[in-house]
Amino acid sequence: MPKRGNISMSVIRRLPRYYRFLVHLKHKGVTRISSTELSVKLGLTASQIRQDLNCFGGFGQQGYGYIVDQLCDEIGNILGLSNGYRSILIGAGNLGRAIASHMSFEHEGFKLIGIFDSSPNKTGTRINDQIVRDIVDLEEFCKSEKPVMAVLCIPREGVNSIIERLYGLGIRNFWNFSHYDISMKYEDALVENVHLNDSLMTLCYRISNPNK
Amino acid sequence: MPKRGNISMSVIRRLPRYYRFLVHLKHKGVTRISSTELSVKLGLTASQIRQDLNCFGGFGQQGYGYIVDQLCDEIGNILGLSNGYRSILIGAGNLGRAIASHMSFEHEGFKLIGIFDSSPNKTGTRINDQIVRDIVDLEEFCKSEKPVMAVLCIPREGVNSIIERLYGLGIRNFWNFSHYDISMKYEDALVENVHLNDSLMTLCYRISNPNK
DNA sequence: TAGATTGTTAATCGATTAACAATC
DNA sequence: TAGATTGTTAATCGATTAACAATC
Repeated sequence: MPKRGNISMSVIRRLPRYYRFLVHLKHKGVTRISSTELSVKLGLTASQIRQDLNCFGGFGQQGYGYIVDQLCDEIGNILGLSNGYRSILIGAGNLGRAIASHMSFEHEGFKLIGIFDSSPNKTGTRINDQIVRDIVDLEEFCKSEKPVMAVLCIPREGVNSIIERLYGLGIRNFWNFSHYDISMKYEDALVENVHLNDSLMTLCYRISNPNK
Repeated sequence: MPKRGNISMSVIRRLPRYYRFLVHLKHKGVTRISSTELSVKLGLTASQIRQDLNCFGGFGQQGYGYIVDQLCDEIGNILGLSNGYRSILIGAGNLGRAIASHMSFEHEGFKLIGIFDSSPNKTGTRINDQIVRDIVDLEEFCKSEKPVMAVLCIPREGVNSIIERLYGLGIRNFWNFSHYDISMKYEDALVENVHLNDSLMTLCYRISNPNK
């Protein structure tokens, strides 16, 4: 059914927002919604929403709108949220612990199967239902458990060598919280960066330069 | 000196990346760099980099390039990183703790002056050099300490009422980690969202749909 | 001076918005 | 059927890239 041309990043980045809002509507018991209503609630144009959705197929009914439940499922499918990709997390510091708990609870698309750290006062400790493993066991673990995604919550210095090990173990997908741009290193790696510092600096800019 | 037309968000979001990389170069002892060299390292076009920088002024020298040290300072100034905006953080859960430690160490543009939570088993605990305060003391604290930015690390349910209190106390700038879109509520509020779930879902989409 | 690289204008590309025919 | 709202094409807007004159 889906067409999938080459979808632009701008469109892709809006999908989770649509999804979140539709889940919210579903919980509120709303069954039907038009692109115009959606546009008002999300602060977008109705045109853009219809354009976005039609990248993947015609999910609406002319003269009626979209069935919330159905559209929600469709977007969930497009996003691949039921795939439960096996994932590991490297770095059990403050941020790592936060992300780990986050992912274990609302695992949307991913399943956290291992947490690693190099520091002896972290290995062996518990994060929810997981025990933090020693990074020396990474190779053995990956060979048997075959994770496909790695979350990187380690300091900048460590990234380079860890990436090499992970890449060598066949991992090609990364959720990167390190202040380090992996993207360039491997052609076929897929990297989603979360640079908290960049986000904070952007806010700082906007406060400091109240343009408009 | 600076021109500042109305700078587009696309440009603003690239500034921290430039800044990060220039700091890195500075530490490595590099004194001079051309837009072409920069473009190679950052995976952008030289044209875009020059275009971006010239939104703020001509920082380079024709035939020579840019002086790393100077450009770094300029961008730091543009971002307003030395302003040390007084900030508070709401929600001392896993994520809140991570962000709090993060901000205390590398306070780029902001200074964390207070952490709040409503749960009795969190208030009174310590995060680095700060004690977690009871949220009931928010009004008193803000009236005397006058923070200008609030970091929101609380669950979706709590956001609405907290925002109202913070807005009432004169806070207009928010770094929002909640799965909630504040943006719409107050015209003059400045919100920088970090929706980790959205980021993760985007990654999920990209893994599930290996287009190209 | 000759060579290099910027600053800036013009051309291209892509994303958003508007419009409307199709159709439920 | 008439009214509503989609799906889709065309028009507009903005951002990126290319080109080159200015100048160090």
